Amino acid sequence: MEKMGEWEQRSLVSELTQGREVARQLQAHLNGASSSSYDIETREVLVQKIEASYEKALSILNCNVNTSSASAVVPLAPVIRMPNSDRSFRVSDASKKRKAPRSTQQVRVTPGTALEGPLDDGFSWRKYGQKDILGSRFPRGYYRCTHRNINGCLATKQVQRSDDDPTIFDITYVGTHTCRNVTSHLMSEKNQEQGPSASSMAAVEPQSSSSSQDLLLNFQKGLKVKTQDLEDQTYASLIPYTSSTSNVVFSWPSVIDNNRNFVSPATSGTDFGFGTCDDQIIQASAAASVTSSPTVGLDHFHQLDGNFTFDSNGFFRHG
DNA sequence: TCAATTTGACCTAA
DNA sequence: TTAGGTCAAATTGA
Repeated sequence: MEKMGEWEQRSLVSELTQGREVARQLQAHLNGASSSSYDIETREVLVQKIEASYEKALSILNCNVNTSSASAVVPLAPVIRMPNSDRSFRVSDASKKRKAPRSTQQVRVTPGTALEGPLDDGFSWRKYGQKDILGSRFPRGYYRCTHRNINGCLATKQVQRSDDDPTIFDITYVGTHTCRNVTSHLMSEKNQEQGPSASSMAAVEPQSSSSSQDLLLNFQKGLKVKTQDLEDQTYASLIPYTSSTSNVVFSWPSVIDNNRNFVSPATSGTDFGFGTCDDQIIQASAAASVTSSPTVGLDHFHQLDGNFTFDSNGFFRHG
């Protein structure tokens, strides 16, 4: 919290204050000792309000501190922060070496339901390195665009698990894809030829009328979705806001473009227009289950039955 | 056989 | 000098 932005700080105080007020109301209700159905209902509402306040506060803290305590609670809404609003992550250390446009996504995965297949954000990535980072418990994985040699695409990304909260991955995109159209075209062809591929992001070819909710449901069912261009989207419009109720089924950080394509931020990824969005950080959550690959990237999502663990590198492992 | 991943060595900016 | 980033040979898996 040491570098928490003023806005976040105010929001945090506001949420906590609100929670305290509601708690007092609840206390007053309890002191009333009435047990009519109306009062019970009211108490439940108050409890939900308190929970919501806490969770919002934790979301804010999560974004700024990544405390392990906060990690136990899945943030209910994606938090979008603009550049320079806070400490970023250690990836900021890397920025001193590169001038290419970069943006960071902070992605949380939480075990719960099953997903199948690797995350696919519309681009194919190849891992070219892994490095232990000073002060980090987990190594950082380095990925570059598969079409680097063919199209000279210089886009790269770095994936690192958060120390404080192993369910959070910091994904930093560096540079922009110059192979966008080619890739999308290839993907489209591939999907048409093979149908849903195990190597593609779990998602469904978006129905023209599908809502984000539908997509989320489809996602949860392990269906496949083809991702395509997400060019020129803004984060605000890309991030589906998740409900602040405890019934959120899915909140995997994702983007949904105008075509309602579902995109997930891990291994392969649409560039989200990152070239114009330096250091923007998005934190989203997966209340529903998610898995990650045994590598630094979330390359392969495996069906989870809840018995997964983290391997020595801090990645999910089944068993 | 080919493509992807791993990993130790090397390069380079701070 | 050091740590982050990249290279490339070896390894692995489909």
